[in-house]
Amino acid sequence: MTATVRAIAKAAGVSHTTVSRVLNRSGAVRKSTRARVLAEVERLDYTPHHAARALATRRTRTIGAVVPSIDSSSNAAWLNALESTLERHGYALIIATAGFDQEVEARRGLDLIGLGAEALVVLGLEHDERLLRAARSREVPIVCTGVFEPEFPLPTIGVDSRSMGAVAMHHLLDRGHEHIALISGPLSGNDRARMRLAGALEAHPDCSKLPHLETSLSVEGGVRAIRELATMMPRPTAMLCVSDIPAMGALFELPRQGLRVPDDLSVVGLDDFDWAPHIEPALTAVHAPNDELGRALGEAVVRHLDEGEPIDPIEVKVRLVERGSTARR
Amino acid sequence: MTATVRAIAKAAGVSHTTVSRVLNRSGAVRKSTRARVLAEVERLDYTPHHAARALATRRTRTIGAVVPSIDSSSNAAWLNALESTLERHGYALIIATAGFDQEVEARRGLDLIGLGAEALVVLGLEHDERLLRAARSREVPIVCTGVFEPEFPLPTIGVDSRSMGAVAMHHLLDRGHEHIALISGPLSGNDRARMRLAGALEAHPDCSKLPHLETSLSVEGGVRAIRELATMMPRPTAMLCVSDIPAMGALFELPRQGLRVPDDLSVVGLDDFDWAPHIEPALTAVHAPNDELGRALGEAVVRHLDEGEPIDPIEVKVRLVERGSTARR
DNA sequence: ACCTCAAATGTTACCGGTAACATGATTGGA
DNA sequence: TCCAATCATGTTACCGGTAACATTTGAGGT
Repeated sequence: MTATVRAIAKAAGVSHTTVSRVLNRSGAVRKSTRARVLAEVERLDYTPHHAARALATRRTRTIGAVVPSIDSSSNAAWLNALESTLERHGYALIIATAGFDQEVEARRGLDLIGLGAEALVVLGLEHDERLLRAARSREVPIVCTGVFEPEFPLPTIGVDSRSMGAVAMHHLLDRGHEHIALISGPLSGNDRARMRLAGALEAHPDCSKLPHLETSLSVEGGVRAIRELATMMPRPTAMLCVSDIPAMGALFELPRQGLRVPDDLSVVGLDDFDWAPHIEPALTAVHAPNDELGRALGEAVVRHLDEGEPIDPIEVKVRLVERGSTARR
Repeated sequence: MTATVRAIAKAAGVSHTTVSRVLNRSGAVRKSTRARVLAEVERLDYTPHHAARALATRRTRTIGAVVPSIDSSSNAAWLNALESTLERHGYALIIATAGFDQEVEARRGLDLIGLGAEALVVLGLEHDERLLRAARSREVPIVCTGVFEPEFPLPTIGVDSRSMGAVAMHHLLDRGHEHIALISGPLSGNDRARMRLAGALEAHPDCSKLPHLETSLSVEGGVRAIRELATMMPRPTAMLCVSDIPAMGALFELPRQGLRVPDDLSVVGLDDFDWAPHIEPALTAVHAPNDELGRALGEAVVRHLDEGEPIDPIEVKVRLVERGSTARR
């Protein structure tokens, strides 16, 4: 049996409203009364009942996020930063996972709204209409991340996936490469991956004939992609990995296939995870600042909920970090 | 203005209790009434108000987890599995991060209890007494993971950290190594790391003189450790990395220091992340099945909450996966 | 047709907070 | 010293569900 405001009130010889006032610093309370109440709060080990408060105030101070999975380096990184940021402002984060299935995403998003999420963070631009409608009608703002599209009807806070691809491609073109292989994880249900790829392709003057290998979003996927690439004739002189994860597999497998990086093949990745400077050779990559992203996301949502500021699109800027895995052709 | 049971009731010409009965399949409702109510639910786009329900039933169907950070491969993996498992049973997961500070962990744990978490998952055995007391008095079960200690007063569900270390050490001893360096991340505030290390040391017949390098829990930490190790005289013939993460850095840096793996130095890791089979040379590692762990955690908690079963300790078994990074001395 | 009993539905209170409003206690100025 | 204004506190209702209990309805048996 946990204590309630009324129990505290009786113990302190005041009304339950006074207890509420003390706890919320709302309204004036005499110092001595305040002290008496706080003493009872302490003594009875009182904690406010969140659901009751939520019911009365119609505020849950809870934010929801729907992601394909938690255990992907990039999601985990910004989720982590998002959680700390929200916590600093007294909000909690509820994470739901949905794989790459839009149907499931919608269901989980609706679950979160039902749980009382005051805002929803989702990945990418494509979402089930049912989810969008429900969020709109319940006035739950939705923020799209992993993308930056200022003209999109929903606010987007993230890196411009297209430009990530383009920056990497320009780097390779600058180094004199033309025959460039593209490696990506599954594109279906993942518009971020598609946009990264499209950005890269569009940056190439003659993109139609570039080979594209779609593999799994894993180190093993990178390994498999290289085994396939090694048989290509003529062999590309460079490869652009739409994610760092297969890039890691690629860097592992290339020497085994007798291909030296960057002499035989330049490799560039997107994401720039923490191991990129340390792998052999160090990976040239487009850096996506996930920490900054998580913070920006959190700040924007909190500013909106606490101060009514609109949620404006924010571009989290990427930059190319040139390292040893790319060279002039 | 979102719909309520009473609004549905009025629209369907029944009492709000009947609506509640329809939605919860509790009590008998005539088929035609049921259909009428469901039609209105659909038409008015009704969603139950979670806080109201939680207040009335005193159930939130929410589980809390306090972890040092989300973006560490091992946590992200089991959190992911835990979330899916809970979701299948209609529970939500709220994650709070606390770094390696017990004080912060307690605060965040209390936050989660205040939010109505019906159970708490925490890492390791050492926790603030205030948190434990609060959980006990509110009858919120606490499950410790990342460890397995059947005699511990709280249920532990996880791998036996000591045995992870021991398994790795025995492997090296079996291969004829004696002079074995140990590399770990920070031990302070992290009893899992300490137990892994202790397990390894205890398995060595002459553990007092083994060199131990404490570095950061990062790929870079592994790199730095190797730079230090390379200057040791006499050089160890093997190293045991208490986490795969610095092991990755080690495998990158060793060739740069002119040391071949496994010819000059055998390397064994703990965790066995997905890249371990693909790195060069493939890393021998003690596999910690994080997916299985997350599932076991979820199932145990749900069984307890839904069916009143006690939460018993569960050992998630590890196994050594021998690959190319270790050899006979 | 009438009675019985179960099924179907309604009434009312309650979960634990907050908010609007009412009222009683102080205090300062005339 | 008295009144008005302000401070301090209490009363009551409400948020949106669920649960216990009361009541009505209908089907089956005689």
